[in-house]
Amino acid sequence: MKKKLTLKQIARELDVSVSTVSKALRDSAEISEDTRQKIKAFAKLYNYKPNNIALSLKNRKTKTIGVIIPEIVHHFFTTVISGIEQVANERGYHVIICMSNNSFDKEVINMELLANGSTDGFIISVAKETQQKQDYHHLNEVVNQGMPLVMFDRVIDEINCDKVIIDDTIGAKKAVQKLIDLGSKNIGIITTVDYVSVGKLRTEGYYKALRENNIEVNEDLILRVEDFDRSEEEIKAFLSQRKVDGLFAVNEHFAIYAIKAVQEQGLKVPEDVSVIGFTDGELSKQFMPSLTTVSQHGAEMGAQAARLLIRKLENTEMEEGPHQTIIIETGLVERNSTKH
Amino acid sequence: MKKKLTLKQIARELDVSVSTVSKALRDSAEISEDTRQKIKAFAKLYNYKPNNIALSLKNRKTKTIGVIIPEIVHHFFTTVISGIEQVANERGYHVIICMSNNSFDKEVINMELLANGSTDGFIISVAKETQQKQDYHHLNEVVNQGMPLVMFDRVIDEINCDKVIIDDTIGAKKAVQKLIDLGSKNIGIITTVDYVSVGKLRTEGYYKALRENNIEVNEDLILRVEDFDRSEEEIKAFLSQRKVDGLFAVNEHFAIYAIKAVQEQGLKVPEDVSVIGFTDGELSKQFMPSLTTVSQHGAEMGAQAARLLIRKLENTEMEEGPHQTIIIETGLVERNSTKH
DNA sequence: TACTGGTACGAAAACGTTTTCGTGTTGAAA
DNA sequence: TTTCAACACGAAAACGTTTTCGTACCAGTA
Repeated sequence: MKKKLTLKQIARELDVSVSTVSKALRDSAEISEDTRQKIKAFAKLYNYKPNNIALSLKNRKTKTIGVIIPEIVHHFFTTVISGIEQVANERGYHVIICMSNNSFDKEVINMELLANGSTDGFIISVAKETQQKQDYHHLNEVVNQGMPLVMFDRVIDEINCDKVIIDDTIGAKKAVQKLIDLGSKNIGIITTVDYVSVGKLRTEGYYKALRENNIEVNEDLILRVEDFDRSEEEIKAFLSQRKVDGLFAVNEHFAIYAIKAVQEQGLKVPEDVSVIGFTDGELSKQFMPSLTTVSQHGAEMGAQAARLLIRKLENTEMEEGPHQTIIIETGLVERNSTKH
Repeated sequence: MKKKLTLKQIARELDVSVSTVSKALRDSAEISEDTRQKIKAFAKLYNYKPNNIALSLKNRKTKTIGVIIPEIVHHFFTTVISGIEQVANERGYHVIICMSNNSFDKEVINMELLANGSTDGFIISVAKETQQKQDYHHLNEVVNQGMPLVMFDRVIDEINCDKVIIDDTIGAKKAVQKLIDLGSKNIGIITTVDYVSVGKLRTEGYYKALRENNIEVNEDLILRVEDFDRSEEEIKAFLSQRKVDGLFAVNEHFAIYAIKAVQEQGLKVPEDVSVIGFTDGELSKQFMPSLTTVSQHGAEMGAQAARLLIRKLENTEMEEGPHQTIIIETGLVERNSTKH
């Protein structure tokens, strides 16, 4: 159980000074070829690796980026993380992930923890509770400290920082337009309560598509799910009293529950009712019928977010530049829950 | 954009020494009530927070634990992470997650990176490639440095460390026994090639259950999937030429593909063929028919792993103690892919 | 008065690096 | 012989903490 080797130990062992060792290992011209070789050989033999913590302290940068997400057990977020990891690692950064579990308090605690030296910057998708409370002091604080911050997916307009979002509204509009093109006349939507920003935006897309096709909006065909844990029941109850031939759901689960409810009524998907979901997860692919969805390209979102952050991190000068918002296009993946 | 406040700045501002500030903030009795109040008030006003990096360097511990997993886009691993996060956060640790993407090289790089001061210990499930190559030098190195290491799920017997596993063999045996009890006579298994430790163990459970019931093993009913990316085709081809009335699959996806293949042949699940999977993910719950599975209790695995690691971290004395292996019991979740 | 002891604070070392700025030794030019 | 670079290395500061030790001051005691 030998502890890690330090410069000091090498110096003592080889009877030179710490500075000499450091310089030799960094190939400084100041050190003679001879000693340089000797030191490097020794370091290699005993597998010397510089201590990251000491480096971080010295350089005042950690080469790590902090990612804060509401929940990890969610396919979309894991794909985003994959994207972040990939570009971060390519550029020599590593990634710390913390979950807020959709709790405002945990989000604040995690951010404060990581902000005190552990990370150079943040990539975050805020907790539902934060959107609801509209308390953004922790985010502002980080920004004021001059720490780069990139928000993705669930972003907050009031915060001045880089953002990566998808065109929720357009994506939703495309989906609803698809339903219209397929001949659906009575199109329902299953969405969330309005304070969830993406839910709201997707609902807007629904409105827009209808309006653009001169279809009158029937508020009775809109379900705003209150309680995620009871969503299956809410959806079943809702559909049992409506007659629809097209359904747009703002996430994968709502879509699945909707299909099940429809099937229980003896109707067929997609023959009687076409269904389109949002977020392209494993479930959409494997479910039968497989689900037509608006795909979010999570990995690309993550990659873009990481790129934005790293650019800010490495542009120390001009870091006060204007903030960008990158919009990732959505795609429509057609599968078997819609007619062909 | 004010940079973070340091002890030194407070000291200068209040015209005392750095040591005084530090002591005052830590409520040392050495400092007079007066100055203590003054300093604390100032620190609070300007929201002073100690720099974690400096603390880590000083204390030679980082209060973070490194988690290395093969892939994150996998429901089982995300539940494990949830479990780890939860107990880690409770005890004041945070968690760094790195993915190996099932690549040996990336696993090595990530571990070396994190081992150089970034983390106090590791929780790891090794990459497939590592199991295949049987090259464990990076793991041994970490252990030799005296860094606590906990392995979970995909563990390596040769490494001497704490481990958290599930009773793969028993779990599989239970599942196959269930199929037998349900009256299946020709029970097939869809498993992985043998170097994946969990696949091998689950296959053993299959053998055991058959033997204990005096059923002759028919090697022709065993499919060892070679290529994950082509598993759907392999499974379809395999099943098209076998006649089975019971199927055990070592993971969720294999089970789903099996069901699809069976249904394509015009057979019904569970009436004609009963199917049981392994790993209880979203897919198992939502698929139709919903899937009877052996559940792995990922969150509990994670929690136990974190507990083991933290115990080692905090027991500096006696840290050479014997290593434990905790076995998490599996459960059998009965759903609609088996008869009732 | 001279000593003791307590109080309240500061100096400095330490953690492991990197980097700036000396400085002693050499060989060659003047 | 003296002077001056060039060379090869070391000392020390710095990053932000905590902690040990030292010490100035004062009051109380002998």
